[in-house]
Amino acid sequence: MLDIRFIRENADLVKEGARKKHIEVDIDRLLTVDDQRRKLLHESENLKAEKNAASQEIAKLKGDEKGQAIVRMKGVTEKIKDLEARLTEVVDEFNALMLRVPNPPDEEVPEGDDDRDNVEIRRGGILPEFDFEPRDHVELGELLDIIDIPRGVKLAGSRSYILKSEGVLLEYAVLMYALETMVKLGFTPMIVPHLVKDIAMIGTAYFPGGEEQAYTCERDSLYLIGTAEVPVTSYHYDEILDEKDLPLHYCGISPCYRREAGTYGKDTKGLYRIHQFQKVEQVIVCAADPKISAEKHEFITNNSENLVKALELPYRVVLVCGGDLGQPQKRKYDIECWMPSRGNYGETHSSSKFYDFQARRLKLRYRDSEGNVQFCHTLNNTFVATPRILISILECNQQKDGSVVIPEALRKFMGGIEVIEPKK
RNA sequence: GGAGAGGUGACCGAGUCGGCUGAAGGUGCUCGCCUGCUAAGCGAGUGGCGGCCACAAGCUGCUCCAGGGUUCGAAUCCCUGCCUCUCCGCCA
Repeated sequence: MLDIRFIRENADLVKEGARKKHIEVDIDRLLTVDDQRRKLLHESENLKAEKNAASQEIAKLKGDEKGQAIVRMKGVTEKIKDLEARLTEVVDEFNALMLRVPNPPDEEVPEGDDDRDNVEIRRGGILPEFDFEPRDHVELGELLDIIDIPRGVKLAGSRSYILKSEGVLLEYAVLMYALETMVKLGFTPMIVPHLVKDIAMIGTAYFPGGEEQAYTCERDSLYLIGTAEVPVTSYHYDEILDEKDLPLHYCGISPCYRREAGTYGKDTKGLYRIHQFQKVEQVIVCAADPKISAEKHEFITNNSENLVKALELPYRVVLVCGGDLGQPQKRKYDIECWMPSRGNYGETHSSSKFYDFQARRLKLRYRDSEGNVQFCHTLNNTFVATPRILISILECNQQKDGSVVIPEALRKFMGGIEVIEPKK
């Protein structure tokens, strides 16, 4: 969410930002509603002030005088009720519009419609070369008996899967390696609720707009998280932190659930786009300083880049274009790892900078050195998401017989296993 | 799930036969004084959100879990919901 004052004073900039993001929002309507809102607010507040003053007086009056005053105030109370009803309507519309206004992206964010217009910034690692016909991860998974998609689908429908044997060990090795590294980097690991209230979904800006993407437990009005970003960023919901405690470095580990509505026919094969996965997520809460935000953004991006390097995966970093940017981000980098079966890099990480966009919704503030209350800045980035990253690991490290060599860094988390051998 | 108790400011904690309580008192915190050091002591200050406005001063509204209601007027009365605690039952 943006500051309404900022919107009032920079309407053109906000409109331009929405245009660049290809998000439709009626800023003029918002400004009109804002005017009405303030006008009604003013009127009703004046009446309330009158009412409050009169109430004080009445307490001191006696007899007839008192009776008359009470009758007089009845009328005022009615008027206030009337105004309040109108105000509520206007405020509802105002709030709904406010939640839709996108965060204007950084100037350097390239123009573009979708992920094809993202701009590559740098590459790392060496693409694997095979002197045999490489298998995709689905074939490898079957051969090694570590991935069972048909039975996953049988039990839970499309985009479901089962990991078994070394597949499970590999997934947990990835997670454990990630967790250990996060702690070394000074992040506080957190296990958070996977079911959250709407305040967390709205606060992190998944709602409104992303309702279709989330699984709902309607009976309890709870939502399954699509990422630990949601509960971790919401951790200090409605709190005022002390500037000296910032920046905060948290990392959440959690399963992630996504309905993948509207993606029918897209990435249907294998473990790329699935309903449930696990993730270690970096979250930073820092002071409201664009410079610090920018530094932290590079920091969390580098962290993930280093992880990918440690896993010996070829990757590239792209700067996400306007059209591929979500409502809340100022700027986003994706890290994409090489996936031989796709003949391309596939997104494995998403590194976002928000400024105070989420913090405003989350009432996440801090007291600065001068004693002023300010909204924090927030950032987050995938540290590792699995099993998607397993696609790269399996496919890039396969050998002619279908066996897969485990990256050095993961072995100690898999009981020393160096190679996963075919079972049949 | 059954039976009770309760939700007040950063924290603890008064305040319910409605008005003078945005809220006593204490702690914490800030500033000043005092002080071989520390501790203690003395004085003053100390919520959040919003409107008018320059995000100043000032004026003003809201805020005692949330949402409704009664009333000229509610932290105080009524209803609903949420949460916490205790006992019992069940159970990973």
